[in-house]
Amino acid sequence: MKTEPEAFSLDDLAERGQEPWDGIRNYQARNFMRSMTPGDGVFIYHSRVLIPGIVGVADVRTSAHPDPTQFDSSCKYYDPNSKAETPRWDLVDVGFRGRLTSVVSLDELRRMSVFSDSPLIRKGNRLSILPITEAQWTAVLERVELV
DNA sequence: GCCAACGTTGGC
DNA sequence: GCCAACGTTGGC
Repeated sequence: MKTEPEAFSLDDLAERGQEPWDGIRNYQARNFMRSMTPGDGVFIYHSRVLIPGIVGVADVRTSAHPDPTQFDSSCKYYDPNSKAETPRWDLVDVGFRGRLTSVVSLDELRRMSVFSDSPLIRKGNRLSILPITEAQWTAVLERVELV
């Protein structure tokens, strides 16, 4: 799951312990959240920084449920087209698990064979939530310590 | 249902 | 801060 640390960082997640991952307004990303199960491992990826990459580990704490911000007209995530009876946008709650001792950078991910097919490393990719494979999970955690 | 215009993402 | 890439919107 990607985040711009200026808006919400891994440290913010660590501080709060758990966070509803709201504001996702992309159908593909939403569908990936719908396929998540509590307990699933999550990599937290920092984007729009000097060295973009995976900085920490989290886990899924709830299954997908309607994102309340879509109904809040004062919120930037408000969606006037979403109806309470048929909510358009979902979120999952994400819990902090740990920090990586060093960033596994996008540059590094590009050089790892297990990521060669991942949209994550493709230019112009704008998906903020992407599935990862067991092999990707293992490969990243083999390179760094989780603390 | 096409597609131009627009808005947003995110690496650089 | 720039701008390529891409998803969404809405006129036709």
